Parts: sequence; C-alpha cells; structure tokens
Amino acid sequence: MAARAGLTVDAVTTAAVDLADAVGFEQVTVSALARRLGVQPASLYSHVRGTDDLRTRISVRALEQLGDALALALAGRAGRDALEALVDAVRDYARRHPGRWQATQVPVDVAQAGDAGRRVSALMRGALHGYGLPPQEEVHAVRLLGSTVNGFVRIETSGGFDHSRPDAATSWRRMTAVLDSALRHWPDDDT
Amino acid sequence: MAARAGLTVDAVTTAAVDLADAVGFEQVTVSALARRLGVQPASLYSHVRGTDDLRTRISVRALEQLGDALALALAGRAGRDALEALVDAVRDYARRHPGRWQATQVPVDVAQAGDAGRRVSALMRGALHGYGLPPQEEVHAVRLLGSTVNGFVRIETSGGFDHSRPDAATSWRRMTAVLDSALRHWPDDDT
DNA sequence: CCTTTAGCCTACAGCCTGTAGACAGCCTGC
DNA sequence: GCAGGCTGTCTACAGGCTGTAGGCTAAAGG
Repeated sequence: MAARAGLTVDAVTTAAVDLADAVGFEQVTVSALARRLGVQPASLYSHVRGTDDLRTRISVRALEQLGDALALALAGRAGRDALEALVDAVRDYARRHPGRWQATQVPVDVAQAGDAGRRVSALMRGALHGYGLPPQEEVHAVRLLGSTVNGFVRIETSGGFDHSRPDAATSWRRMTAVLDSALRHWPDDDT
Repeated sequence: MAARAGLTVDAVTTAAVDLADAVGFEQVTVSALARRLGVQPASLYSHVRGTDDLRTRISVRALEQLGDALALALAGRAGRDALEALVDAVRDYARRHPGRWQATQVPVDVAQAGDAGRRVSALMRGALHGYGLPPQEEVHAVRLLGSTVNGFVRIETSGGFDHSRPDAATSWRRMTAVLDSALRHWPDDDT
C-alpha cells in the first residue's frame, strides 16, 4: 500500500513547475500537485514545507531558467542585435512558460532568489553596454527596459491586447525599435 | 439576534475595496470581508455571488476611479505636461491604493469592465495627442507607455527596487524624460 | 395591526492546509 | 542472509474557507 513514488525535493519542484505552466502559478497547491503525482497531499509535506515553500521553489527555478535563456540569447551579440535578442528571449520565455513567468513576477525572499535575480539584471545591464550610456544612466536604462518588457508581457499574457488592432506582435516590433532609438539618443539629465 | 447590518451590494463592494488596500487584493475573501463587517460569511452571499464576483467588483470600481483620477490630472494639459501628469497620476494611484491597483491588473471579463478599461486607454491616447504621432503609430505609443508605466509601478510596489540605488523616484523622473524624448523623436517604421 | 418582503442567521457538505503517528519497503552492518 | 534502523508514504484528524439550504425576524406597506 505504501509503494515508493520516488519523490524528492527536486522531483516535486519539477512537477510543480510543470503544473504551474499547465494551470497557472496561483493555482499551484499542495493538493493539486499531490493529485498530479498520484500521491496523498500529506506525503508532500516531507519534501516541502507547504504551499508557500512550493511556490518559492518554482520562482527560484524559473528565475534560474530565465537567466539561462537570456545568457544564451545574448552570447556574441551587441547593440540593437543584443537588445532584440534580450527582449525577444524574455517574451518567448513568458509565452512558452506562462506559469513560470508568473512565478518570476511575485516578490520572493532575497535570501532565496537573490542570486538568480541579480544574474538576470546583470545580463540586462550587459546587453545595454554597447549603447555607451553614461555610467550613472545605465541603471535607469535597465529599469526602463525591464519595466517596459515586464509590463508588455504581462498585458499580453493576460489577454489585454486581444480585443484591439493591430496584434501584439506588431506593437512589440515597433516598441523594440523605439527603445533602440531611445537608447541611442538618450537625453541628457538636465534636472 | 438578527439586527440588520445595512448591507447592500454597494456597501459590500466599498468595504471590499478598503479591505483590498488594507491586506492586498489576493487576500480579499468572503470570510475576511465578513469578519471586517461583523457579519456571518453566509450573509454576504445574498449580495455577491462569491469570492470571484467580489474581486471583479473591486476591479471594476478601481478602474473607474483610476479613470476619474486620470481625467482630472489631464484636464487642461498637453504635451510633456500631459505626459507627466498622466504617468504621475497612475503611479500615485498605485502607491496610495495598492490593493485597488492590483485589482486593475487582473484580467477581467470584458463585458463587466469593458467601459472602464476603454475609458482609461482613451485617456492615455488623448494625453499623447499633442505629440503629433502618425495615426497608425498612436496605438503603439499607447501600448509602450502603458507597458512601461505598468511594469515600473508593478516592480516598485512589489519592492523590486528596494535593494538597489538610486531610489525608484529618481529613475521614474529619468524614465519620464526618456519617454517624452522618444515620443518627440518617434522613429519611422522602416519594416 | 397584519402581512409580505428581504436581510441575516445557523447548519452543513465539501475541499484545502498542515500535523501526528502508524506502517512498509529499502539499506546497512554483521 | 538477515536484524534493525531509516525513510517515505499512508491514514486520521483539526481547523479554516466556500457556497447552499432553510429558518427566523426586523422593517415596509396596506
């Protein structure tokens, strides 16, 4: 009756990540995961501390994977080429793995996800390097880029563009061009 | 024993909106609201259909209020002045009413929130009118602006800027300037 | 007054979380 | 080859939330 199902923290997390993509990050619960694994809910508490812990693990793994994807996309590129590769990689990741993307969007304890998060922002900073911005402006550019990509992908994945023309892909292409232009003609800070 | 508490759909929604700001949109439940109103959970089911309905009502009301705030901020302004008023109004609303802001960010049935949502995007479009963009580019500009403001506010309210320098307000000012510049020097579409 | 309406109640079924303790399969040492 | 310990999964349960059913009573209208 108690045949081993081969659960480990890692296997549980992997299954949770898949579940998040299948049903949405917010719908990941201990019970739902147990059903999918063919196991009683209580069994999972030996491996994760609870629903919150489960979700945190999904977030950390998703951030790591996003970092991998960005690193791969940026290898050997610079300037507008790098910018397009970066933003397209983020959008691709979000569209292909909606649950994981949602997971990267929830604030998570710095102690647990700090490294993965810092890696992503370092990669973004690297992608902008070819634009030759003044050093003190780089952080603003990273935030602009991060905010815009984040916001767009969020609106797109939640269907915000579904009922208006033209389609999201067209705006995405134009927005990338505008961002590239803005980075090349970065205005002085005359405060 | 059954003294009337004076509940109506409207009063319930107002209380729910306040609760959202106090504890976060995701934490709004029938039970939590009943506790706050000093009433049994079942009593609320005479006024709202359930937790989903409750949250939808919060979203609709928040979108309407956001529209009001934007309309007020934009009255009598144009160009960069209008742009700054617009983005500042959104950011202010989000900071002052975090729960309501979250509520505006969840996708909601078009039939229920369509008007309020359309009003917000119409106001944004109006704010950009002074920049004299080509008509077919306006939608892209609205989406760029919406995405950027959305993404920034989202990251800011979830504490994403808390552990890096300089502070969010500085980046916000710079980003507004960059957006203004991008709108004034909108690149041609050479696809 | 007295009836009707409508608001709030209690009770309950069902699901989810998280804890405690029982029990079975696997590994280790001998 | 086997005894004993460990580890993983189980059942059982307490507590909370959702949503339904049906009862009771305060207010409104004739």
